[in-house]
Amino acid sequence: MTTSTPTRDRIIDAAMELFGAHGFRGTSVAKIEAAAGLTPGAGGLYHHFRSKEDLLRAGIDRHLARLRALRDIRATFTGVGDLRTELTLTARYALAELDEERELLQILAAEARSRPDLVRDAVNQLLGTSQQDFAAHLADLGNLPPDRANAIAAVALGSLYSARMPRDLFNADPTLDDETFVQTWVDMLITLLTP
Amino acid sequence: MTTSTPTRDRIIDAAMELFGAHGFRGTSVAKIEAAAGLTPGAGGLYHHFRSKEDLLRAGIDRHLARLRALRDIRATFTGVGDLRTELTLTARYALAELDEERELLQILAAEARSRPDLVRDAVNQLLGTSQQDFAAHLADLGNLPPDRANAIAAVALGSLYSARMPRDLFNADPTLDDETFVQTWVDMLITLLTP
Amino acid sequence: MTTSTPTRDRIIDAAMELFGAHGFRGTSVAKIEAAAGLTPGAGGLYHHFRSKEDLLRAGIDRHLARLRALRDIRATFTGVGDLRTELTLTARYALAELDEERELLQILAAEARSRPDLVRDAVNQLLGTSQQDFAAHLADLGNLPPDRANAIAAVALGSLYSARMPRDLFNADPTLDDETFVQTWVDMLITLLTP
Amino acid sequence: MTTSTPTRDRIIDAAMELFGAHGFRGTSVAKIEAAAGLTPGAGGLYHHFRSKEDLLRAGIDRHLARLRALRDIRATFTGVGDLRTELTLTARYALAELDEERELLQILAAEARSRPDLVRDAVNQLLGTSQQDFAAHLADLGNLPPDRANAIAAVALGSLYSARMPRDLFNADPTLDDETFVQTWVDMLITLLTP
DNA sequence: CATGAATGAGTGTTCATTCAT
DNA sequence: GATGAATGAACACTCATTCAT
Repeated sequence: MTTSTPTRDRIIDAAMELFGAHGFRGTSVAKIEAAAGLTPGAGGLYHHFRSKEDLLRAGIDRHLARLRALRDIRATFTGVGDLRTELTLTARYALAELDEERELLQILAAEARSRPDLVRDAVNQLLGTSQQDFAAHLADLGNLPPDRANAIAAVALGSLYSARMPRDLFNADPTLDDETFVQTWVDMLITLLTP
Repeated sequence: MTTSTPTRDRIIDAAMELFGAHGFRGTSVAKIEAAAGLTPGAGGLYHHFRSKEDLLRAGIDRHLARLRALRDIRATFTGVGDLRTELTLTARYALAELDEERELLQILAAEARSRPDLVRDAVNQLLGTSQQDFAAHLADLGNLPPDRANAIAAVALGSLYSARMPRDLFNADPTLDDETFVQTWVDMLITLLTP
Repeated sequence: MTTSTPTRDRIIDAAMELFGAHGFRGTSVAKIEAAAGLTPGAGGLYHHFRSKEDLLRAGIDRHLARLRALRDIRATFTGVGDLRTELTLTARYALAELDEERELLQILAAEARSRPDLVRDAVNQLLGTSQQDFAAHLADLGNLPPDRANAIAAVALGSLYSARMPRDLFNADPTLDDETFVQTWVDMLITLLTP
Repeated sequence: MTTSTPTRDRIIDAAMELFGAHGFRGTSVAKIEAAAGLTPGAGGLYHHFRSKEDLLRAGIDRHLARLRALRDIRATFTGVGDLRTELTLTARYALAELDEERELLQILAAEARSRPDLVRDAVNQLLGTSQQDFAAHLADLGNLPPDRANAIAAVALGSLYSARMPRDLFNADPTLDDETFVQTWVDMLITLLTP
């Protein structure tokens, strides 16, 4: 029973881990309390959150906030080295970010049907301006018209996402190692950018 | 009370639709019975399925069987027309298949945490030999070594899948219209295949 | 699926065995039908019995009828040999009869609370006139006043019954082998009868 | 809503009474809750017991504990007065104890088929070392070899038990009043002990 | 701030019984 | 006489939430 962390945070930690592992409905408030070091079933959770759903929202918000912080860092490696190096770093970074948000993605995928709006909003923030930013960057790099850059960004980012989805969302076995994937992905982009 | 279809099939239909809309846990047996024209709460479902979980399995199996039938048809348009035409048809077909299996994918994504094995097995059947088949075909078309063909297939198929995932799994708004997506995807593949 | 015996009898056989093993409530009509070679859950049982309870009554009645037949035979070994021989035979016979009616006794004990009248009636028939008959016989043998003979019969018969009850009704381990039990029981009676 | 007694005890009381009256299966959790002053069907029982079966075990344990307490008292009247007085007291005490445990015996008899181990264990504790103790005492009193003492103890105790079984377990009418039964039982034992 | 106890509304599942075929 | 399908009523058990202490 780690009491160092404030109870509220311990509850969010416990809840998000359990939501990821067993789903929202599959996780009882009592189990969350127990995992957070409170007496299970005593309702101590309700001193920190208005409802179980409120707790879910708080957990998602915390994930999203952490993500925004990460995003700010990304800008740093724009323009580092040559085109191949930069795209490789971008790909690796994106995969790392997806790994970081694995738990959140699992929760969102599981709750998409029961809480459409909540999930849509969160995912829109997750994907956020990624595609537009990336498209703008590609337009710069390859001297492309905006529409073309946008289309390429969509196809390329989708490909990156799908490198993790089967494993994270469907428990499927990966079909390609990361390094080969990244190399092929970079090859593909470069051939599209350099005519 | 539609009695034309056999009750067992009506139950599966109702169940899969409800599972897709509200999730497995979010769908009560009583609701399924009602939607299938049975008295809700009377347990009539249990004359056809041993448990709610058994019903889920039967529903997934039926989807997978339908999918296998579709797969057999696909082979028909291999080698039709030039490379661009063939890849375009392939992409369009893949998107159509994903649309067809939308309900199934939503259910699988939602249940991945609570029924890992069930979902893994189903997804392995869904993805099936797609990637290997496609890789072999690409190796043929572009005269590529197997490893390279496999890598390209992974990136390209992933990209296709991800054209639907945000919308189907996360309720996200589409970022690109289908036709542009397909064209860009074909461009990408062709530049990789024709050195 | 033995079809030689009439269905009705097969149902009674199956039911009484299952009632004895799992209790009346613990035995579903479907299980009885299955054990009797009918389709479980199809209600074929109701062509032969008005209700599950009716079947129980029929089963008990059949046991009681069989018992009445046995009783008639008992009279045969009255007056055979000396006192010790006769009492020994009586004790052995009583134990054998209890063994024969083990299933019935178990059912009656289990249902005594839920069907008081049914059980009381059956047990009164089971114990029937045993005690009075035995008392009359003892009065003869020992030249005793009726009240005294009746008291001795009650104590002695009770002792015989209790040689089986712990094992048959409570799954308890027997504390004495039959032969020693019978000898001691006969000793006891003889000392009471021969002053 | 009698709140004086702790809820847990009220639940046990209510449950054991209902189990005795209608059997374990015949008593619904809702009925127990209602009888204990809780809202029926609300599952308040599960804050005190893990399952209905757990409650049954707790009830049996409480009965057995009470019985152990009684046993300790019994030792006090060993060696009081002459042989006849002592045996008379023993018989009366045994009958009183059986009356005290009537509810428990009824429950055990009804559940013997469905919970064999539970019942066997409880009955072994109930009968406990009674027979061995009694046999040792008889060996003392009558100067008998152990085997003989044991056999007599089995026959005599069985006779005592069976003075209550027909009434308590089978709703049968008593065939002898207590006082006559005890006198006859003592007569029987004394003739066996004093050669 | 945490707890023990309680509750209302549901959950999946079982089952005796009926009935058209 | 037997069956497949259906149903009404009940069942043990779960759970998010509330509240006095």
